Amino acid sequence: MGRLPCCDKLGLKKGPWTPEEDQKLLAYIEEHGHGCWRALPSIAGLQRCGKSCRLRWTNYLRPDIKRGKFSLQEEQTIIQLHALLGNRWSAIATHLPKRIDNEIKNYWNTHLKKRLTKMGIDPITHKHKNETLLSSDGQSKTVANLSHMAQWESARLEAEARLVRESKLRSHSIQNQLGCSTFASSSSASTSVLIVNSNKQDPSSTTSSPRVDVFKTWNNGGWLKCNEEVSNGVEDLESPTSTLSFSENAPPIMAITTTSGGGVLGENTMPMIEFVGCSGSSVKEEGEQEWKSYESSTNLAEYKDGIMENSMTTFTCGLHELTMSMENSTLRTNDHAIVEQGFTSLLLNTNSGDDRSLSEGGEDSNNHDDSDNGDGCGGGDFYEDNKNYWNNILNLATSLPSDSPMF
DNA sequence: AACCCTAACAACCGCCGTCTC
DNA sequence: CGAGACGGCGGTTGTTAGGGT
Repeated sequence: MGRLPCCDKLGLKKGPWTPEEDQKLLAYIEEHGHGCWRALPSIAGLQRCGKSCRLRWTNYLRPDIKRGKFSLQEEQTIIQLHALLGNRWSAIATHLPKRIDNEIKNYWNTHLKKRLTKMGIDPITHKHKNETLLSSDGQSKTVANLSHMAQWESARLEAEARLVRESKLRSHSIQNQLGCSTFASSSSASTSVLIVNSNKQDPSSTTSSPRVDVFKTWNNGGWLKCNEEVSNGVEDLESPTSTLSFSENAPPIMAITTTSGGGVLGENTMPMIEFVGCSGSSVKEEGEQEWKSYESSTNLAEYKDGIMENSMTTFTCGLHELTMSMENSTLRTNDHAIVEQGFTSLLLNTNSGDDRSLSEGGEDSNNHDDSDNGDGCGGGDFYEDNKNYWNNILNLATSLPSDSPMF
């Protein structure tokens, strides 16, 4: 492409904004809205380029921006999400209410990055320095698995962002589709082993939404462990990364199957995770008095040697469908669904194990039912490594007081 | 008091995807 | 359909304040 920088135009001011300029910009936007940023400066009487005005507005002047020190919980969220998403600041910012990507980015670069480095944690890989020297099978699997997780989460976030935009335009048609009852089922010829009906009631919630979470299950011990939990009647699979909420009227169903007679992961078995979701379920958008619906989802995952190798997830709502598939470790996705709620929007509301470290740090914690999420399931080293990895990061980040010499 | 260093943060730059004409 | 405009995004730089010498 190579366009000339807009501020190269003669006479346009650069550098810090003065209070007078802020006032002009604010006054103009309050009265007219921003509309076309390019035309705004001249109309508003500012010697700035439109882009500069836009940045000033979006990063600083917008009234819905929360400024000031980041809370411990916000820090933890940033660290955790960065471990999962990398430098995708806008994606991270979607999980921190009223925080903007630029601020998070700056905070990461000036505070968190250095803090992790001082603690011996690589801020890029989020692993202990000496841990990176290890190359045992378990470690490799952990890395591979986290990489898969990141790919999924990454793609899903991108899809979500687009879906939100799209669904805004279609909210009326969505409402008309409430109660749709198409039921997606797997075409797999695998033998169904387990089916769980996840309908746990949440007394604190007005919608009493049960939760089934694919990624938590994954993160918290792998599919096989999920299988065990399910078989033991554990119905509430919560997640620090993604959560699906379903109405109590239409409980989701998760079926876990194996393709070849069952057995233990890594021993020539290919467990299939079939998440058939719920039929005609509805999701309520937090903060909006509007109900959306989606029909069902199907998730097939092939797990090999503890690593998800091939999988497909399909979410449908009305006429729209989102499919994400993992084929030979390559993530593919179409993008036609409407799931305005978004799974990760509930991220911070889950009572995950992450809160454990918070409460240990003496902070206020809303940790209600951190019932180990399957600790008693006796997963192998791989699963324990995976879980301990996250706990280690968060515990390290919070165990030291902010006034510690380490900082 | 002057200088230097560093931390913190605002702002800019350039790339990219999407939209519009 | 293509070119340009627009806006989002992530990386980087510039500015300022505060502390140490």
